[in-house]
Amino acid sequence: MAYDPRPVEASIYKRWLEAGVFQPRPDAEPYVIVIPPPNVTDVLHVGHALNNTIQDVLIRFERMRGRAVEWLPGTDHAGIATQNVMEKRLKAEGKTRFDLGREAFVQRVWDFVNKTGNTIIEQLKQIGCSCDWTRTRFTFDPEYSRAVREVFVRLWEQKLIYRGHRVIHWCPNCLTALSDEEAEHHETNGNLYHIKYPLVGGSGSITVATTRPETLLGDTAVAVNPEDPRGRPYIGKKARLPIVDVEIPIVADEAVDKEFGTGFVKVTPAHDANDFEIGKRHKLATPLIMTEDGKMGGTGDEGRVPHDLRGVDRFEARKRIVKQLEKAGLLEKVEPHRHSVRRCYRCDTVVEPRLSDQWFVKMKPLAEPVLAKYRDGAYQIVPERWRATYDNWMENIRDWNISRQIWWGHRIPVFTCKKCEHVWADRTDPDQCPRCAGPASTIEQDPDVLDTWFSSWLWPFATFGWPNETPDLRRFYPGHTLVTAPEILFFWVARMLMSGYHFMDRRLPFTTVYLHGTVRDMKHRKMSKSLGNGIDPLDVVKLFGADALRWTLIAGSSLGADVMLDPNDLETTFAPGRNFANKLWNIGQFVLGQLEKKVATLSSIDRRQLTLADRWILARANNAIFAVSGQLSEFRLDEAAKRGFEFAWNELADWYLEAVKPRLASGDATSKATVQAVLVHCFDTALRLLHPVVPFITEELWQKLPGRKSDDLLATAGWPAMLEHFNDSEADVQFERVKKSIELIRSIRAEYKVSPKTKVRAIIVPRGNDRAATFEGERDTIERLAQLESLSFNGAPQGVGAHAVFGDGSEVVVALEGLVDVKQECRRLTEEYERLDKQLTSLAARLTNESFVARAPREVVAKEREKEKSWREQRDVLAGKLKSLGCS
RNA sequence: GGGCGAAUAGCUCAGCGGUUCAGAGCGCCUGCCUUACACGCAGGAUGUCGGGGGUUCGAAUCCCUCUUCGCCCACCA
Repeated sequence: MAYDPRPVEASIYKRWLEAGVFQPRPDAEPYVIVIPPPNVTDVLHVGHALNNTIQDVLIRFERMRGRAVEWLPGTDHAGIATQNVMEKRLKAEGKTRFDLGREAFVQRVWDFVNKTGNTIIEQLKQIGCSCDWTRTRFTFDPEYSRAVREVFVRLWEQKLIYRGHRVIHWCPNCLTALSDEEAEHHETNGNLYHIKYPLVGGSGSITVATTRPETLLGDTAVAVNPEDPRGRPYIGKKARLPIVDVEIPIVADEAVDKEFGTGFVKVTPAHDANDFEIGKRHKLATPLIMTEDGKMGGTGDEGRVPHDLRGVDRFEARKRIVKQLEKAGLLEKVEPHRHSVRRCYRCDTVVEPRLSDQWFVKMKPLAEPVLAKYRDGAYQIVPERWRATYDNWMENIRDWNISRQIWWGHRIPVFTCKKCEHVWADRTDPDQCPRCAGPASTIEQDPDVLDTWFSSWLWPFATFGWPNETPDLRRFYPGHTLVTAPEILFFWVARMLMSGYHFMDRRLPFTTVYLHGTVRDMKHRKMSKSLGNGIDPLDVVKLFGADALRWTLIAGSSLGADVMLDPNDLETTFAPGRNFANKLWNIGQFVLGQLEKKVATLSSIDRRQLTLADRWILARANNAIFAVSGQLSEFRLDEAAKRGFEFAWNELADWYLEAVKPRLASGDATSKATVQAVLVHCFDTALRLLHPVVPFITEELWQKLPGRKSDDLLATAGWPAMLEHFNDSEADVQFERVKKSIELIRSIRAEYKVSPKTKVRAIIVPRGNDRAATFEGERDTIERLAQLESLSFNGAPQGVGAHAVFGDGSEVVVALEGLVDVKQECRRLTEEYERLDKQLTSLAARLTNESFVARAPREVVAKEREKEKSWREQRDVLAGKLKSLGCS
């Protein structure tokens, strides 16, 4: 019967919730992760699934280790993104936000958020996330908003917030300013237009090169490098700006790159950050020749935009202006030019540099101590290779534009008194002007709202009640691990570190930043809605179960590496997880089916009763505990998952279970009790080790193991500890020999196409007495698993046999009268002999090489000598075989 | 322009403090419905570890270089 995850997952999750196991234990050392809050409007995509599964694995591991685990969940109000969603909905109704007005619009968003805001929260539950849902937060909660405002006012008081008049990134679609981080670079094929500007008072012209001809309407100068001989004769002269037909000066400025273009740069101070700087140096006018929505014209254009271009979209205007220039003979040439264009990270619109007034946070003072802490090792970023990127950004950090000209967000708490022009920031809405005592009616609040990240950068402490000194804040700050994608390293992670340090008494919010990869399709494209190459995690849950989804995500991605999944073949993509869950299920069916009402505990078992197989699997269990614990501690979740898999499937199921079946069926009560105790212990261990990755099925099976009280849950059960007295390297070596003997016999059987039902006789000729005892002790196991009629340890086989030689020179002979063809046997053994001989030759060469013996580490040389000895024995035995068979 | 990463079996990827390290899963081939599991069991095949050079007794593994992909940063008019 195949495992059906659906009923199990639903009921198990409910049990966890009812038992309250996701809330932190009362008295224990805390372990805290704050979730990267998804946008309230988000629906779960596979990137969320990866991000949150990683967190859940770490959380469940630490919970089992006994920590007071707090995984704080929540959502982000996501200013621009959410506003865009709402505006799209309005558009479907044929309305704009301006039709509604600010208040009604914001109300509409709230209604929307209240209704659908916890969609993603519910979806996280479906993939098994064990967040502390009792502490779910939203970045627009009233308490949270208080924290945001407090932070703003404090920074204001500390003079770290200021109003800047400069060229910023403006999105003509979202109608707001953006921070540098929000304007993404995109390599684009464009053109470099060479345009002639006629000289005033004389003949001739100079040629400027530009990628944006439409901005010439806003030009107030042409600049040239003072060192450039081509430009020198013209410095101080004037040029006539085409189309606009005004005179503009030709100025000298160091900022001009002599190597680029023609050496002459058109200067558009209101639409280019560089030009603005040049303009400041030369006291140039700053006409704004575009409207906020990216059309030519506007109120600040100083009459420069001709009538036929007013209201024309900037890209259309570019075409028309180029045409006009061409007609006028002023277009010298157009050459293709690859350059980087910035686009809005929310709507992908080409960002327009635009002169405006915005609020900025001075970042250097915030960044410096946090970077110093990083260099001191106070926190780490894994994988370590992000160091250079992070370091470089922090080092060259620029001031942060935090004002947004949208409506959905935290209103900027800056007030202006119209009477006395006093400007101040306030923790509460003022009734009167603090300076002139003017009435509330004369006070105006800044219409803008704050960048969404200005609230999320407070997430690690605002969620716990800051600025109040709450018990939660005392207990859960600072936290420990932050798990996120590198895309928001600057947006969010770096800023959280800064705000934490600055506002929380120089205590950083976490000690480890774990940056995981991106989920991509088979063409290495990022999964996205617009490309239609996404995988809906909930589809996967429905088809194969949450455990299968989690398995593929965790086992399939090593630390920080991207995950490639095939959206066109979910079956193949998620089969490994599904298969594994099914395997666990069936191991469970078998184990549980074997148990009696009372199962002895491992500690009550007489150790002298343990067989080689028992000792071996107990030692492997210890090994697995050691490995998985270490790998999880080092964030090697993939390795941990795979080791758990190996223990459960390859060691416990493939070998131990098979080895032990007859003992379970036998009438020997002691032997049976021993096996049961060992089985239960090992299966229990496997379930615990795998629980963080595949929590549902492990919980379900664990519930059924003997000795469970009704309220016991694997989710809060202890992490397994190694039982040192079961470490047993001797059993390891010996059982490996037994396994090898079985494998050799099976291999021979396959080679000679012996039907699986046919029982054959075999002889093992052990090399040395200890080996003889090993084989003898596991005679039944070997006979059964190799389908033997009988196994003996001396004498030569009757008739013809097939031979194989162990690494240590022990031999196995399978009696195959009538089946063995001497020629075939000769060929098989000769191949084996030659393979060995070749290896031996190169080994021998190494060992006779003086510099190897002299320079290689002593252990290595000793090991090689050992190896040579055993290979030689093996080869000699083979040679003897060949001879006795009469092979040439 | 600067920085980073990736290139290993048909596919997705481990291995990268040097000498049984050439691996896993999926796929493929050959047998098996062996009373836990055909989402399974057993046995197999497949790779000049991207190209070239170097260091070394020895290199997927370290260094240099080239090629191809990808990412990040940058005042590329």
